[in-house]
Amino acid sequence: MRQPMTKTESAPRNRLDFRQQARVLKALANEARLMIVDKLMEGECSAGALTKLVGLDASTVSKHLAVLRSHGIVEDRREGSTVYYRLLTPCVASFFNCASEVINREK
Amino acid sequence: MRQPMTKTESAPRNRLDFRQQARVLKALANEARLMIVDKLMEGECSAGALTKLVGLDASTVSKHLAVLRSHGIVEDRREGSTVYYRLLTPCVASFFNCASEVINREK
DNA sequence: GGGCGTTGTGGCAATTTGGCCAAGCTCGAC
DNA sequence: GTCGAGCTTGGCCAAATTGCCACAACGCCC
Repeated sequence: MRQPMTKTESAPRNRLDFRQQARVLKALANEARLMIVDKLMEGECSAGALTKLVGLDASTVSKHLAVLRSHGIVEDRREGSTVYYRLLTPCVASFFNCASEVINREK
Repeated sequence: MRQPMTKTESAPRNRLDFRQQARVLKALANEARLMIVDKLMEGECSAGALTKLVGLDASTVSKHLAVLRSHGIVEDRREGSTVYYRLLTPCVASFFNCASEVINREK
């Protein structure tokens, strides 16, 4: 699927890889989507509950969830009429830690 | 500097924190800026060299660098007429790893 | 069947992003 | 001083983002 990647020196080197990575980053770079991902780190959650959490219009949240889904960050599971979402790549937690570090440093 | 942070439960919980974190993420969520950050992981580099690397107009790259600077991700140092940039928060390397993981999973 | 609760989709307006060109600024050399 | 190299800033414009509303689609219960 891709070479083992021991550390970071086998990181991407061509434009296409950077473009793909930027897409993933962009999918996370939004206040509402970060709230959703943060919540999903506790476990799966329904679209309705997530809507209540972020406090935006249900249609807006649905689109945010579609973004996360289409980028392989979350997965959905239907049960009756409600749809449950869960995190597909838990490593996104590291984003929160690093972002916090940047924020703290800049004060 | 920061409380131990055992797991992720001491992560942000209010809108303001999420908004700040989203700003940091957004500052990184761009092909050109990712290329710059990736290059700076090797060590400091001049604005001119970075411009050649990303292959865009010098003014465009300068603005990208301004974005990274204003978000506390890089720092600059003047030496004569050339400006050297270097990474301020090395943890951004984790972004590359996680983004790669997401990308690999979605194939 | 009809109605309700839960999600997703289409359309639209306001804002932000990202590129270029042109012009400016600041060094250092002449 | 003037010139040029190196970098930044302002203006402009096309494209993407993000929110809302209205409505469609689906499942469940009466």
